[in-house]
Amino acid sequence: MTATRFKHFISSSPLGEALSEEELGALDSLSISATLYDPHTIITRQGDTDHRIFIIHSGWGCVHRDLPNGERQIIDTPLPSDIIGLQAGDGSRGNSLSSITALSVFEIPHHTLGRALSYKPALGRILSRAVARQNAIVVEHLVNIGRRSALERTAHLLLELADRLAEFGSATPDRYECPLTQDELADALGLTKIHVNRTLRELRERELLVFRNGFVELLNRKKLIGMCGFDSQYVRQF
Amino acid sequence: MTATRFKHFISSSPLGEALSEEELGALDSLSISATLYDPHTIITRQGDTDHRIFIIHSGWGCVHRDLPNGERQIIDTPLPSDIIGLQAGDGSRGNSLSSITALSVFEIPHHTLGRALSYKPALGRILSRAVARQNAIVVEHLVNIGRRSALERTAHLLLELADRLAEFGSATPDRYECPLTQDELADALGLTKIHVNRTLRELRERELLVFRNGFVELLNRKKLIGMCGFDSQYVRQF
DNA sequence: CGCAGACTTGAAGATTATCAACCACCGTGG
DNA sequence: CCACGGTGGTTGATAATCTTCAAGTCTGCG
Repeated sequence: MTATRFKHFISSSPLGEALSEEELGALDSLSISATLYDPHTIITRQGDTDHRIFIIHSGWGCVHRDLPNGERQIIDTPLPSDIIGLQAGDGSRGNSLSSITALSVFEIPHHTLGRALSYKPALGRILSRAVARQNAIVVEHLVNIGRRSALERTAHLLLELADRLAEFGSATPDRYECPLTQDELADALGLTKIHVNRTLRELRERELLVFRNGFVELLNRKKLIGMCGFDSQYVRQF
Repeated sequence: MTATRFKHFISSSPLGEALSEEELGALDSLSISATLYDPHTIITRQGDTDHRIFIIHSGWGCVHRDLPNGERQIIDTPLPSDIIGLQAGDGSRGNSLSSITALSVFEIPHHTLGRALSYKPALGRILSRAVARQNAIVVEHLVNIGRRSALERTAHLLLELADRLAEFGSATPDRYECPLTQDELADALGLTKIHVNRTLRELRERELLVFRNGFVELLNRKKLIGMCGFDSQYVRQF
């Protein structure tokens, strides 16, 4: 039964810490389904309307926007326990959701959520916290792209991902698996893949971090943090 | 009585269109206060905690972030009928809120909102729509900075502001008052004020728009929209 | 083996930033 | 009334950052 799996997942994730047994029980009424997507498949396309919310179970997602001129901007890479799809009031989606790795998600129809919410308001608090957090992440991303150099930007993003993964237990303090290609990194950072490549080389040469073979190693957390002014607070606010 | 003024304001704004008389009545219980801030004053400082939400009545606000290196990024310039402060789950604020012009706002303590919400759930829908909209605006801003040239970026922002003001009736289709300095524009766009100056000159020379003496005139909406791929949908989703 | 995708490097060009002036406007105080 | 300082805007010259174009490597895989 997928509701059981879902409850188990929630209660063992950062989201669940604030929920009582009783509130967890309310999740039974949600008509949740679990889906596994292949790597690099589109889940919802920008412009479509979609009335589901998604909770990442495992894998890396990708919320992005394709521009008329062929460029694209990655808004966020949702990770396990992240919630997507609460943003849109009316179901219309301005950006696409896709998978980067194989992606296992829980899907909840919007309307069933409304019902559960009305008789267990604590769930609402959890959800608005979750929205607040995703929001803060996007704002941070905006600041990052707007006012930091390529080097700082890259460092900041890789530090953020480390913290977000660690939150869920998928990263040791200074090493984690990162499936992003340099091309995807570029689209997240507002740079060219070529420049990302050079930036990563510089970070390596300065012995700050190494990103190779799908793994990021933070060699000097302190210097990295100092360099880009990373403040992890926004990651933790569940 | 300020609650009366508030209700009047809401019902005549885009926010109020979806509210019944009865729901409007629920606003009475909110212990709203109205405040007028001088131009260029800080209302809440980043890092502080603050448990109010703000609804802009008149004037231009400014949500921004100061970086350790002295730079700053403007996240958004809230305009009349925009709601700020719902983002943070726990009251902590990652960014500052300040006024650009003289700014008249309604302030509502967070906790009184919770009460009103629990017995008039329709208000919740309005609020989450509002959050969704502010969110969409920030995402758009992210895309703008991440993947558009200085010229496109500037055009996009000025088009957005035109639409947001028009939504509230403060802009004719192709002309509006804009109190932003070139310096502030730069901090919003992730550029230097000097480059903003040159970009505005180019927009002027190409006869696309003129920004002078505190007024923006859109000379060729069609070309502007085509150039930067502006799609106003996200502005309208109340 | 050969191909495709991701990564790497060099050289050249475009965009944007920095530095340094200078102008125009406006409110203030003498 | 005028001198003054401060803020915002404008311009030119130069430099840094980032992009583009072009090519080449490495790896995994049918």
